Amino acid sequence: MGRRKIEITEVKDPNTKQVTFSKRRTGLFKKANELSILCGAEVAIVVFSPGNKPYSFGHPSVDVVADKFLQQESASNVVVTPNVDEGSSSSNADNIDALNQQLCGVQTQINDEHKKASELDRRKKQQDVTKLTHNKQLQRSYIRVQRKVEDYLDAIEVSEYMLLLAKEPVIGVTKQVTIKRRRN
Amino acid sequence: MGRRKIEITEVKDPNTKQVTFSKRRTGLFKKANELSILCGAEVAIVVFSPGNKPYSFGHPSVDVVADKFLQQESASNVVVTPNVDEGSSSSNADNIDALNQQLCGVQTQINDEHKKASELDRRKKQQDVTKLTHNKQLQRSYIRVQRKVEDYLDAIEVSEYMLLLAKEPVIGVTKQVTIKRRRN
DNA sequence: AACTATTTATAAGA
DNA sequence: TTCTTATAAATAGTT
Repeated sequence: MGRRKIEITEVKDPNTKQVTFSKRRTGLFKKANELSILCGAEVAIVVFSPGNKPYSFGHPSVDVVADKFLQQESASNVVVTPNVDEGSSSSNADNIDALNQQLCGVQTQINDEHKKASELDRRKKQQDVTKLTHNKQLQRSYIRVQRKVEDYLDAIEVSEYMLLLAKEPVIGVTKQVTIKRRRN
Repeated sequence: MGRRKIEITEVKDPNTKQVTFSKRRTGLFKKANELSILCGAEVAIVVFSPGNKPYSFGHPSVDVVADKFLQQESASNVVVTPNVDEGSSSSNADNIDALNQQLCGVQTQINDEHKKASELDRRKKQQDVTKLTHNKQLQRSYIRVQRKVEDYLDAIEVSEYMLLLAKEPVIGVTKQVTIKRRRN
């Protein structure tokens, strides 16, 4: 799309590379914006420049889309382990193991968020500034934990449901288990 | 870039919207790939289609880039937003209101899950011993999570309390808060 | 930062 | 859906 066709390979000249990055990043974000408007799609982009500076685009926001995606990711991890049948005894044990691993993850999360919250509050006391921002951060952290917990509770429900299935197998029916999504 | 120039506004026809999304998502990811190669840049994109299906592109991977970004974000957010003044009072109140709503939401959630668990428990009691054992394991896990959540909610309350302290310092009262450790 | 010759993306049609 | 193609849009090299 220029005076010459170029090969898609790393640009060696640092100056040219920076110019190319700037132009193409602008173009990429413009395309992303058009996509989100035309199709009502949610889009998040994060880019680090050659100089390692971060740039981001998000509709409705990077955080919202990223959360939604990462959470789907972790949820799909939970949904795995499709084997529920006559070996139900050991399978159930496996499911419980998986749940316990999830539990450890949640606990770690909660501890981390707790530490963050405490530290934030310490800073707040000595600084007496940017209360609003800190509060929003706290809120974000809190919501993130809440989502994790919801997912975990969902996982428990699914597991219990799988236990029921394992006990009373339905003939000729492939049951589709879907994790509830409480956030759109 | 087609037979006709189009306005950048939401496509109404669902079929056309889906086709447009598919084509433009492909184009967007291609651009992202070229950017990452030409400039050695790290790029992550997450998109949710009109049908809410997730698509992602990442170089070297979505997770790596997202982590890097979110870390930077939380690290830098503490410093950003210089505007904190007399208007903070109502804003803080609003935020705390929001937090309280969130809190109520979680409590409702927990109650709901409690009821569901109880009902499941009733059903299971009529049934099998093995299942009951498994269920108890699940319940134990669940209760452990619930306690962690309660601890976390305590921490939030403490944080809010500290916010109040920061806003209106109470003289002569040093509140010592310890988070209960119920397990390992 | 602009400019513009070209390449590339894509809207509509098949 | 996939392919075709006329046209709009992005951009590589230049000023």
